[in-house]
Amino acid sequence: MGAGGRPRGFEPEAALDAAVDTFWRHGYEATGLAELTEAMGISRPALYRAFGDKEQLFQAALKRYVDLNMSYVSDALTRSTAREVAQAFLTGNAAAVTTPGRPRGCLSVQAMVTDEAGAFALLAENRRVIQLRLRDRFVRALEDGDLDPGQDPDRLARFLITLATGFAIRATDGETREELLAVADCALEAFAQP
Amino acid sequence: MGAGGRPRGFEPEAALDAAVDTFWRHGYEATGLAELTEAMGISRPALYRAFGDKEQLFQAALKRYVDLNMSYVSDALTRSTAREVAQAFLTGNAAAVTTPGRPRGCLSVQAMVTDEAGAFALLAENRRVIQLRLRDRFVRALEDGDLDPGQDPDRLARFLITLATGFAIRATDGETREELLAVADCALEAFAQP
DNA sequence: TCGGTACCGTACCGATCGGTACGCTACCGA
DNA sequence: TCGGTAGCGTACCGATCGGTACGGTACCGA
Repeated sequence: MGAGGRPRGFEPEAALDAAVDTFWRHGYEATGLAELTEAMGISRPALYRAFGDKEQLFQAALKRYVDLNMSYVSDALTRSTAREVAQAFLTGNAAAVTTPGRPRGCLSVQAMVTDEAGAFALLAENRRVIQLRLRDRFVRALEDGDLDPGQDPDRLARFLITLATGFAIRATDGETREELLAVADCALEAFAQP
Repeated sequence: MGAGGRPRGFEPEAALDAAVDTFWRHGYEATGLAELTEAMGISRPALYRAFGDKEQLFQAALKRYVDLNMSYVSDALTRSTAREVAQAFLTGNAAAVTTPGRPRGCLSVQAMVTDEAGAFALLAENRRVIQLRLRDRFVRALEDGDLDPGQDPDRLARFLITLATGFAIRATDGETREELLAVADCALEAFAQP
């Protein structure tokens, strides 16, 4: 029997990057197949062969977005004190949602509007995972003694993820990176060390 | 010449309320005329006669939403100290985005995803106006001496509006009112009085 | 050389999109 | 009673939606 077949005529990763950009700008529902195929530079059947349907393409795009644009989260978690973690997280987020040459805001926030049924629960799940990682880090900070013992790690994690989510929306409203960073400074007052 | 004509067969305000609810749940793009007319209980031409087109209907719905569901903003601004203003603002917002029997989140945030062109600039404008009102209130608070002179009114206002915007998204993620209120407590630490 | 496989894209599917033409009806003032 | 007005809804418009059937092509191993 034969194997292989005709090779692909395009780079799947490059096409996926174009899909990320398109979903990022318009959200899920407002992005049409015509716009996607034009941005990705491939025909419609090629898109379906390579990525499944629109929703699967979106999920692949979201995964790639997270891998490429949310590394600041893992970076932040490696900092040595709770306050530094918080600062790195907010600063990294402010930068990510206001990167010149890229759409404003966060794909994971932009795309979530539609469909109350759980089709996009993974967007919320994405935030929930980050929240839990932050909380675990703050639990350790309490043990390490670099966080005021009166603080609630869960509440601090929620505080940060809520603020970061707000950053994403405010960035699309036109807020500048400097303005977001000023807000971040404001929030860091909650992370005074003991 | 005659005047008047056949009277309306429905209550415009009740129909508009249904439109508010529908846009609130799905955002602008994802809401179709079929869904709107069914929720509003009127035929498609009746909708167009009464409200213009879909975008005009949305703007009317947004106005009504603000009138009915964002009165907590004006309420908050009447409080006697900066900290009380901030607390009332965040508490009112947390309640508004988690009201039982109503959609989660905020129409003005839910609806903004679409169309980078300025068609929905009024959503951002809505937030900007609130931000300016808060800032002016904090300027007065500085004059009144109920705010630490080292604080920046503009930054505090941005801080609050950003957090409130985050509340809206987090509420649709499933965050409870109590969880949001805990975050609000966290934020209020920035409003210590002198 | 040839069968098998997986890519290619044109040309199409039914459904739904936002929006409207048009014949009809209920109320007004004259 | 009757002309003018503004409401009513059925039935339709072209465009676009997400998705695919199908004939053709480039590569594999045998």
